[in-house]
Amino acid sequence: MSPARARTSLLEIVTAGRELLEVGGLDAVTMLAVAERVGVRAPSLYKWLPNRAALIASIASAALHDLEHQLSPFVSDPDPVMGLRSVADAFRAFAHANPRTYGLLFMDLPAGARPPAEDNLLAATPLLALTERLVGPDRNLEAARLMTAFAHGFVSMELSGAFQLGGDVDEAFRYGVDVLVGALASRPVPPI
Amino acid sequence: MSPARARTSLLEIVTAGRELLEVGGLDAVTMLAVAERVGVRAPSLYKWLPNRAALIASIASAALHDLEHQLSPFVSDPDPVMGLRSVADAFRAFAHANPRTYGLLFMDLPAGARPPAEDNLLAATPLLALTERLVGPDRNLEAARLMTAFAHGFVSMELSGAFQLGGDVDEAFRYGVDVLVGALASRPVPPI
DNA sequence: ACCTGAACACCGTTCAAGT
DNA sequence: ACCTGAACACCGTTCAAGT
Repeated sequence: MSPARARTSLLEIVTAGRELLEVGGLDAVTMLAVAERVGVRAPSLYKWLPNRAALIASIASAALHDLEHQLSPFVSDPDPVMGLRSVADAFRAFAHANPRTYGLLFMDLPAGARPPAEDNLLAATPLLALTERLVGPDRNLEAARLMTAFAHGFVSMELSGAFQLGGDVDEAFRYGVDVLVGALASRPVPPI
Repeated sequence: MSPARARTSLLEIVTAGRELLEVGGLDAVTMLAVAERVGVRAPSLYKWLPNRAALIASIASAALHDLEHQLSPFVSDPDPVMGLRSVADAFRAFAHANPRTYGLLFMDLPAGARPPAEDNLLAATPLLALTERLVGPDRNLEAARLMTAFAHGFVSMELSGAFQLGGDVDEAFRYGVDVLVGALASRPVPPI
């Protein structure tokens, strides 16, 4: 008689997926493992999500919202150069704290597993606000892309172990950010 | 009586895997699909490779050798700045020609699917030879890492569609490379 | 020495039946 | 309205038996 009451939720499912991802990598994000973690049988997950690809996409989407939350406080820094340094550091800190989730954000995912494009834009908003103050509205997008390219390239090499030999990685990152910020502030930036 | 003669080879298997990867992504690199492509049944592949992870690692390894081959001609450029530009362009061209294979090289792969570390070093050799001529032997490694970080970050964003809005992407890449090369040639580079 | 069919475990997904 | 067990297709991998 009485219809079944929800024993889980989309939020709980996505959170379980993120935890499994960080602990065991993408292969560990199994419908069975997620179901077990939220106290339900695997087929019940399909009440909340159409398939596993949508679960992956939801994990990525949640991570992009988190990232935006980590970066947005620095938008209001009175000095845009300091703000950009802080955003770059916070971006890198996010990747260090959630390495596998970070990897997911820049992975070549199958179409169904990609988060909505708006979420990528959302996460880029804090950076765009600061580059606009540095280079003006016309070359804003290009400047933000160069910064993101460098930060992502640096962090992804760092996470994949390319900097194993040690040394002051923090200092090297700061150096690269400063070189780019300095160039953007002083030279005309070409259109992308 | 007569023992069975080899009907395939490791090279043929790895080549089939690369083709399947480029056409259908990593999910399409199935032991069944590879076997079918080389004219053998799936269990026979285990005569040549211990498991699917080793196949992925072999694909990545082969790609790193190819990449080294694309980059090495520019080592002998009389002007190291021109040589670095050419290496950067060839790196990007390789990624454009083999986007999914390129993605594999910087993917966070499970331990068994990672290519041997020597192969990563091999692919970096041409760049290292040129940065040495630009900044000297002491800051060589650091300079090469900053260049690689930028190039990889730029290319991976480009491939993932982050530059969809169009414009002169070639020019933006050249601009970023020039900024870094210029900074490396004129400033002291901090240790990584 | 390499190849094969048969078999097993594991996972994503569907669906009819329960409350 | 959501949950479940049973079932199916697909894939990685093992192994005994073939030549």
